[in-house]
Amino acid sequence: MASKLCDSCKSATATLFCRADSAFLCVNCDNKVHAANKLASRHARVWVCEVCEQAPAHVTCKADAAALCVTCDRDIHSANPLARRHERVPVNPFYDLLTSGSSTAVKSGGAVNFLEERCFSNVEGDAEASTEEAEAASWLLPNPKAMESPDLNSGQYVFTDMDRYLDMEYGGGVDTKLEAQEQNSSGTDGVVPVQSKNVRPPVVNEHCFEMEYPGSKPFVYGYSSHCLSQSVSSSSLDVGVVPDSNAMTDVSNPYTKPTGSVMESAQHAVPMSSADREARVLRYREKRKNRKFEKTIRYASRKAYAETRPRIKGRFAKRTDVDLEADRSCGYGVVPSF
DNA sequence: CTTAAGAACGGACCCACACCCTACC
DNA sequence: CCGGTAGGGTGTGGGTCCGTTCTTA
Repeated sequence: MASKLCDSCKSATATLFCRADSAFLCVNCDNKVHAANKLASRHARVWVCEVCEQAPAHVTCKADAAALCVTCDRDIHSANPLARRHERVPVNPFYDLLTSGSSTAVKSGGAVNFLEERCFSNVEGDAEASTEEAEAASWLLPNPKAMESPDLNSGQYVFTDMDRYLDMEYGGGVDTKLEAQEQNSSGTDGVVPVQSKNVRPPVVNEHCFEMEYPGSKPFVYGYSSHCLSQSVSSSSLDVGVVPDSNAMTDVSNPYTKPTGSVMESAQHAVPMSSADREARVLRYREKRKNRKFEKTIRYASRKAYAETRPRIKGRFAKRTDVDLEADRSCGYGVVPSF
């Protein structure tokens, strides 16, 4: 299935969704439409789901560096206990026109690049860490502009809209394992919501927005086809694989009543078959795997030393005098650092 | 169809030590 | 302010362990 086309030009791939207009737009049309007047410039927009590219993103996963719609979020993060622990925050709509830089980011990868910019570009910079955390925290707070907007003038905007359309139950098993890689991307992990059998709203801890998906048994970690099929089948049991038109309208714009042809076009979102979704999820996971979980060597010199170091059953072993002599004779010396 | 045993898979852990970074003089 | 030194923390890879899931009888 092709990506969703812009509701305006009908030719370019839609990369964002305007809540006020209930319209999927490409960057160019977004710039045209929302630069038309001051009122239009205050329309809240969100990125299109990176996986299905058919529905507006409602949550951003920091671990995956991806913006996901309701259904994809549920599919992906119900796959296994570790995925369920991914730190996700509600999508923060933006109001500014896309600059050339941001549009470039969109062209070259859409929401992923946008998120990577936000979440991962400064991972190694300690000086930037506090900024990053503050930014992440800001995602949980209503946008000041949103508060001004008559459409979104609700202090509960950030979560109440999600409560309404998430269509999920809260509670259920929580794996106490920590995901080490995610710890790197966030200093906020570790707080696991207390389990409760009662339905409860999403838990918001100090920085983290956590959601649980009960009834999803633990799956094999990784990207096996089995895992995928499980997640897909789970989605098929629920609402449509991709939010249907009604659901999508409800999701994307719970505060305004879209009017006119734009709304019509938004409602014409074509439901995606389970096979399509499976393919997209698979593609997404492969992309994420390549993108994020590659091991990076920070110090090549240490790698060189580790490779030459004597081992006993895989563990580093102390160097004996014989080893030292052998190293010297083989020319091992100080490994230049890079 | 259910159950149990074995196989397969994958993440976590451990080890030594050169290098990096910070504090101190 | 600058350079030297000391000391603690960090990162590196391969084998093993162990928990979970899958397969098969």
